[in-house]
Amino acid sequence: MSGEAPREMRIGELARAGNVTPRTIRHYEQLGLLRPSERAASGYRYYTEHELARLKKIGRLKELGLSLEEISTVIDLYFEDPTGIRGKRKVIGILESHLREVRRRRSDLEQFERELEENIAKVRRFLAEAEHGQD
Amino acid sequence: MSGEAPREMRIGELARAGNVTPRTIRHYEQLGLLRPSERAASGYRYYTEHELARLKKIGRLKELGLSLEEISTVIDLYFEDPTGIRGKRKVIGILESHLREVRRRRSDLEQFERELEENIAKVRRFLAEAEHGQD
DNA sequence: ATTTACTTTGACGTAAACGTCAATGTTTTG
DNA sequence: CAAAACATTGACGTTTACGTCAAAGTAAAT
Repeated sequence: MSGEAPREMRIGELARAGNVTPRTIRHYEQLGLLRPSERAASGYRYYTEHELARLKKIGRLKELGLSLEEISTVIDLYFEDPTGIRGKRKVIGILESHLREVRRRRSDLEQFERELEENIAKVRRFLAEAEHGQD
Repeated sequence: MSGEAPREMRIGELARAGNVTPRTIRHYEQLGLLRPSERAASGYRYYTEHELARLKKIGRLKELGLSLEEISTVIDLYFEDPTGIRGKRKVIGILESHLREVRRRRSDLEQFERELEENIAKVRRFLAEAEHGQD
C-alpha cells in the first residue's frame, strides 16, 4: 500500500544521469545544495529520482547564471511545499528581486538579439555585393 | 574637414562609463581584448567612445556565458568593418550561432520568469490565508 | 575468494577573472 | 607650486567550482 521501493542509486549513477561528476555532487552536498536520501552504514550515499530532479534543477539555475550560493538560497522554493508560515514576506522579497533581475537580463538579451540580427544583415549585404562584383 | 577631436578619456572615466574597474580594463588589455586608442608619453592610457562601445560589447558577450578567451576570438567580428571578403560566411556562421544561443537563453529566462511569478503568487495565497486565520 | 569496479574522506591543485596592496610617477586644482 | 586626485607597473591574494590524487574501505562479478 505504501512504499513503492523508490529506485535507489549511488553517486556514480546519479552523476551519469545528471551529466556531472561524483565530485560535483559531493561539492553540492558540502554547500547544502543536495543531500542523499540515505546514507548506508558503509558510508555510501544513496539517491532517488527526487534528488536527480533537484540536481537537474540546479543545472538549469546555473545556466541562468546564478552562482551555487545564490541557488542555495532559492532552490528550496522549488521543492519545499510552502506550508510553513514563518518568513513568507522575506521569501516574497527574495523571489521578487530575482524576478526583477531576470527581467533585466531578459531585456538585455533582447537588445543583444537585435544587435546580432543587424550585424548578420549587414554582413549579408556585403556578401551579396561582393558576389555581384568579383569572388 | 576631418578630425572631430574624438573626446578622449582616461582609464578611470572609461571604467565608470563601462561599469567596471580600471583593473578590469587593464586585465582585458593583457588578454588583447581592449587596447587604448592612445598611449601618452607619461604612460597614461587614453580611450574614446569606440573603446567604450567595445567594452560594453564585451560585457554583453560575458552575460552570454562566453569566457574572455572565447570573446577574444569573436569580438572583432562586431567591430571590424566588414569590407574584407575573406571568411564572411564563417563570420555569419558564428554570429548566427550566437543568435541561437541568445534566443535559447532568452526563452530559458522567460520560463524562469513564469516559474518565479507562479511561486510568488503561491506564497502570496498562503500568506493571505494565514492572515485570515491567525497572526 | 579474488579480482574488478565503486565509493569514502581528506587535502592539495587549478583556471578564470579580477581584487588589492605597494611604490612611484602624472595631472589637475586651488 | 603644493596638495589632491588619478594613473602605472608589478606581484601576490581571492573566489568559485570543481579536478585530481592518495589511502583505504565496500560491492559486484567471476
